[in-house]
Amino acid sequence: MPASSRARTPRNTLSPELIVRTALDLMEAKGLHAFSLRGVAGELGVGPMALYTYFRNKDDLYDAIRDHLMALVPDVPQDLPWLDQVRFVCRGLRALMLQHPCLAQLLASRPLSGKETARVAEGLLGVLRAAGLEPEAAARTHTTLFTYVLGATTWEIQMASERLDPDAWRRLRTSMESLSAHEFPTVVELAPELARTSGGDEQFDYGLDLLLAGLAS
Amino acid sequence: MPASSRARTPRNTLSPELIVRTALDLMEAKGLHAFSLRGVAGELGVGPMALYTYFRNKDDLYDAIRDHLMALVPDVPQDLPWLDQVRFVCRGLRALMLQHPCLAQLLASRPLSGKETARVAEGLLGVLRAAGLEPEAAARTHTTLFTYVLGATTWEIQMASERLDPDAWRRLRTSMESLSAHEFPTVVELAPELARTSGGDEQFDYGLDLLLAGLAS
DNA sequence: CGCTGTACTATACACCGTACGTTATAGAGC
DNA sequence: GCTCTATAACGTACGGTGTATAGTACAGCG
Repeated sequence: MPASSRARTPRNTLSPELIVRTALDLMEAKGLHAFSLRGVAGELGVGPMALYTYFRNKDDLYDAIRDHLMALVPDVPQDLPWLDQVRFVCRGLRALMLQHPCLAQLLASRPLSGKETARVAEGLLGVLRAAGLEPEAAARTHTTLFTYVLGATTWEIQMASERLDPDAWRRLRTSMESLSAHEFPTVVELAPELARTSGGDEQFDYGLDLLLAGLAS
Repeated sequence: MPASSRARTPRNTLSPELIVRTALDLMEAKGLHAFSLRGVAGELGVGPMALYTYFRNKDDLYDAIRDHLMALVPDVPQDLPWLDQVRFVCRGLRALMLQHPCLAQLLASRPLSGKETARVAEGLLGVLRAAGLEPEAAARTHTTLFTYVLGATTWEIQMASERLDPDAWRRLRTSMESLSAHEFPTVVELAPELARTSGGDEQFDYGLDLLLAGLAS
């Protein structure tokens, strides 16, 4: 035992999977804004640079986390009317985003790539094609549905997290109430409705049903 | 003239408006990811802490920039059928987001507040109420439309910026082409359509028309 | 003239991502 | 058992970040 032998962590403690899991835990525990490579490395008992053996940079790790989460989107059940299949996929994606709020931000800030992401796209596109939509219509509809889910759920998460911070929530309420009822009569009148409809299954389904109704017509 | 007198900037060089305009310029020039208070302060020839006289923190400045941009959303013209009025507002908001890409991220990451934001909401809500929608339906529809515009345009900007970076764009193409045509037949088949429909007026209007068709039915 | 409020400065802290060069070790080949 | 080599993890350092805190010079007013 040479005197210079340090308390070095053994060789293969790390792996992409372990890093992704640890990073995800940290991200969900402290929020994406407070997520850092140094934090992940610390959690793993390792220097920050150790992560660069497995990921080229922070964005690369983000992509891996995104794909890791997309794997949790369930497959489309085959024994449903196609509109219900579409509903199933959209609701499933939303549910996952609500369960892992950071997923919304990851989806909105990085391009789609990765196997699991392709799997989800394949499921929805397959449904649309099987329903008889032409290639272009299928692609357009897929993009429309995806972006609706992304926007609606992003917004929902945003409002929910605002509500959790009592200070921010109170500031928001008072700033709304301070709006002149003369200048913005409808906003003031509908303020309670707007607060109530800024999230929840009903609101999501309302918009989704509008899209599906348009699709069916 | 005491020897200690430094080249101090005169007293009232700063103002909230000037800071917001400078910050906005910087944000659009270098991208939101490279935006920093120090950058703004430097541009203004002032120490970083000078900004704290006018804004409580960085998020507060973000809110001010957002409201500054929302002021550019045009008012609703009164002499149109109401569905066209809705179209006008949604397209106007999208156009502004495309012109100022950072607006999308600001809208998605902070709650709505501010006078100009309220003005835009008032316009759309007024149209919906005037069209005969009940309070709850008006609020739900408003949220649906807003979140669709947010999601669709966020995605559009995301894809466009990806296309501008030739390296990232090539990586995305190759990663798509490397997908097994056996495992993901529809994605591979529709890859060109998906790329083509990931942005543009036609794609946006396609989804918007789906919503409006659902609304009219 | 002196006072006070305030617009701006200076310094400092605790972080961040990551480029670069180094070192210790696991496993391969002898 | 030995050495050799590839590489996993390390340490250091750089240039940045937001912002807390304390200090300073000036405008306006009595």
